[in-house]
Amino acid sequence: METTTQQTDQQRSAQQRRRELLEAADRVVLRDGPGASMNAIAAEAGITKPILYRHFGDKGGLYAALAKRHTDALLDSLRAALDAPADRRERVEQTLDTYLAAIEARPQVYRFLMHPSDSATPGEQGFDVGLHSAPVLRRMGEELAQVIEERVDLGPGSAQLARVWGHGIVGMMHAAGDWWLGERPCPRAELVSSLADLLWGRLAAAGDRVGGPGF
Amino acid sequence: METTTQQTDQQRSAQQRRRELLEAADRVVLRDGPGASMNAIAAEAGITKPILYRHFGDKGGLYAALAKRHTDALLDSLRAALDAPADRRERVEQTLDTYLAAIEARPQVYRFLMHPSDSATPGEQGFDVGLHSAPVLRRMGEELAQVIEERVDLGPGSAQLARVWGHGIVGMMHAAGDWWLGERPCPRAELVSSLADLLWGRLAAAGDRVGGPGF
DNA sequence: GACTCCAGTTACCGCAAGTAACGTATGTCT
DNA sequence: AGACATACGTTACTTGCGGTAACTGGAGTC
Repeated sequence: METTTQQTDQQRSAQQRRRELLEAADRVVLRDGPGASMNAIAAEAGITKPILYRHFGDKGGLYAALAKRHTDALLDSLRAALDAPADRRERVEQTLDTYLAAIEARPQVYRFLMHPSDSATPGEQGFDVGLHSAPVLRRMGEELAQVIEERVDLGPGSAQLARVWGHGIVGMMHAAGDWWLGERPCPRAELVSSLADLLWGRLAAAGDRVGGPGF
Repeated sequence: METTTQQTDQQRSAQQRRRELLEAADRVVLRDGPGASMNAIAAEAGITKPILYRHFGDKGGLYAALAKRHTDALLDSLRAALDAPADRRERVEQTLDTYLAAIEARPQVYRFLMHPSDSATPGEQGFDVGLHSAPVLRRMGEELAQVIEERVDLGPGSAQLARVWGHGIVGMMHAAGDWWLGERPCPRAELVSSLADLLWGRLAAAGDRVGGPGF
C-alpha cells in the first residue's frame, strides 16, 4: 500500500519535474532561439543533461513535448474562434485574426514552432525540427478539414474536398502570416480582410487589366 | 595581357569546378537526404572538405547555391504556366498543376528544399535550412504577387492586396501539395481543381449543413 | 543495520562543422 | 634557365554538440 502511495508520489513529482523542465526549456528556447543546446536547457533548469534525456529520450522528444504544449494552446484558441456564433465570413475572419494575433503576440514561440532552425548564433545545429514543424500545420489542417466537413455542405466528395481545403487554407494562413510578420506591411485587420477576400473568390471576380487575358 | 587571359581561364575553370561540385552535392543530397555531411559531399566530388569551404564559405552557402538552382528551374516552369495564353482559371490550374507535377516528379528535391531536416538516418544534423527554405516560398510569393498585380485589376490598394494574395496562394499550394505528396489521397488533377475551386470562392458559396450557421 | 532504488553527477564517445598549416604544380619576372 | 609568387589541394586539428555509461548520495524498506 505504502509502496503504491510512494510510487504515486514519485510519479507525481516526476510529472511536476517534467513541467518544470519544459518551462525551463521554454525560457531558454525563447531566449536563445531554437538552437539552444541541451546543456543550456539543463543549466537553466538547474540540473544536467542526462536528466533531460531520462525525461524526454532525446532532443526530438523534448522538442515534441514543447511543441505540443504550444500547439495545443493555439488549437484551443482557434477552436474557440471556429465555433463562435456568427456567420461564416465572420468566423473565417475571427479564426484568421486569432491565428495572426497569436503569432504576433509571441513571435519567438511561433518562429520556434515553424522555423526552428533560425537563430542568431551561426554555429547553429538547429533542433532538427523539420520532422516536427510539419505536424503542427498538419494538425491544424486536419482540424480545420473536420470543421469544414461538419458544417459546410459540399455535396459529393465532401470529405476529400474538405481535407484539401483544410490544408490549403492553413497553408495560406501560415505563409501569409509568416510574410506579414517579417515585413509588417499593413495592420492585422487589413491582412485578415484581404485573405478573407481571397477565400471569397475576389480573385476570380476581378477584371483583367489593360491588355490581354488577366491572370 | 596574358595575365588577364590566364585569370580568365582560371576563373573559367573555377566556375566549372563550382558546377561540378554542385552536381556532386546534388547527387549526395538526393541519395543521403539533407543530412549529408560536407565530408560525404566532398568525397562524392572526389576532393576534400576545405575546397568546398573555399567555394561556398559554409554549409549554408552550399545549400543556398543548391537551392537556387532548383528554385530557379521551378520558377521558370511556373512563369511559363503563368504566362500561357488562356483564361484566368485555366492559368491558375496550369500553374498549380505545374508546381504539383514538379514536386511529384522529384520528391527528393522537393523535400530537400522544403523540409531539409527530414532524413532516414536518425543521427541527423539537418542542413539548418530553416534560413533557406523560407526564401524559396518567399520568392514564389513575390513573383506571383507581381504577376497578379500586372494582370488583374484590383482597384485601390492593389499592390498590397496582390502581395498578400501572392504569398497566401503560394502557401496554400505548398501546404496542400505537401500533404498530398505524403498521403496521395487523390489524383493530381482532382487536387488541382479542388484548390482552384477554393480560390474561386466555392467555400463562400456553399450552403450550411443541417443545424446552425456553417463555418 | 544492510539493501535497494532513484535522482543526479562526472566523464566520456562519436561525429560533424569549420580552420590552420603544410605541400605542390603552374605560370610569371629577371 | 632558375628563383618566386599564387592558387589548388591535402592532412590534421579544434570546438562544440547530441547522446551514453558508469559512478554517487540519500530516500525509504525488510
